[in-house]
Amino acid sequence: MILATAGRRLEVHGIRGLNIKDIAEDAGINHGTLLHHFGSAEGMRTALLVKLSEELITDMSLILNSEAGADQVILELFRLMSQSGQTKLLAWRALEEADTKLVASAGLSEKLIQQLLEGVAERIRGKDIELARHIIVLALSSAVGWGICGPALLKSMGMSRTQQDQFPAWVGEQLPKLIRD
Amino acid sequence: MILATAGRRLEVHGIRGLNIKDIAEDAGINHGTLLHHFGSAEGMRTALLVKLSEELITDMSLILNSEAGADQVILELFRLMSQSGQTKLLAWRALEEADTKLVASAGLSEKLIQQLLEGVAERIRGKDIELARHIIVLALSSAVGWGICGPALLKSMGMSRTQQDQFPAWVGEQLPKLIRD
DNA sequence: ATGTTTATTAACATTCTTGTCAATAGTATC
DNA sequence: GATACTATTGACAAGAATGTTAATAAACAT
Repeated sequence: MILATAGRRLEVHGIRGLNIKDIAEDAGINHGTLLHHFGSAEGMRTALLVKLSEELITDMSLILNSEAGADQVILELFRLMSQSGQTKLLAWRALEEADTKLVASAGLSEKLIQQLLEGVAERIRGKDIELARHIIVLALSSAVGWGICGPALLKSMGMSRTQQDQFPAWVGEQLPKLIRD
Repeated sequence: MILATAGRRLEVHGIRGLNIKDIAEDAGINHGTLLHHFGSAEGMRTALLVKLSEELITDMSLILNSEAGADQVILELFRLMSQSGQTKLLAWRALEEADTKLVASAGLSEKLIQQLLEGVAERIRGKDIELARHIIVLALSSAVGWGICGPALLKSMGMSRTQQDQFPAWVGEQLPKLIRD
């Protein structure tokens, strides 16, 4: 319940909204209670990141285990990663923490990576693992960049809202071309 | 001189190192002096972002006005954006500010966008502007994501340092394929 | 040289965030 | 019901970051 409130705040107010005082207030509890549960403010953020990550894994599993093509997989990855605060929180921690390990382990669990790797490899002729790895890294890094700077980027480019909405689909359409090449 | 110190701190200590107190200390001046020059802490960060952005423009111009192919252009874009703190600072502001305008105008100036657009369009048969736009957005967003989460991503994927260094070159090699398609 | 503007400084004030603590209320266990 | 454990709360403390101010030093123009 607390994490749900935190997630909502992240959506609406961005990273700045992710402090225990405001979250506790929104959740209608004392901020000491929040600290009691999560140990620290950072612990709460880790918990949120894990939760969002698990949700992402659940949603991605559905697509990966379906008959969906590589284009749909990538489209969905973009959609999910930019919708939830997942991307923002992950990136923010990567910026704050010098420690790569924490970000890697909590933000993009081994589980998700493994599923993506298998799912994408299956969709490549010859199951070229190395190629799959590169494509996933490209998809993930652009999804992260898109999740953070997407709107600002399109604004700079003078592109419309419609084009903004279409971009993930375009990427989903284009990236698989690298696979077939 | 102050901005040079700030840039160095951003490189070494990340976003957390970008506060007026520490920067002033490193530069050997009183933090009040720093505020006097830039008006506010946020003003100082804007100034740094503008400076980094101008340096990026200068460096990119060299490539864009050369005979370099699209692959080299993209490789250089990746290299430059992940090397300087540009990406980190841009992303951080995008995460903190709800205001898209500021980020767009200060971080990725119209000038750079325009140059990229022309440079890439020239390298496309038929000079398809819309295609150029999409490719630039993809290149920029993945460069941003890469600059922030690259190391963490590769760690999660179980990829080596060598592969990490090679990734930008791989992207530079692959993205142009979308152009030729 | 004198007056004016600008740069610099130290000290203080404010605000925001996190964290601690002791007291209280609630719940489960025996 | 007595006991122990957990949850919750308000008040307070500590620290970090930013900003203000009045005084001083430096630079500059006339």
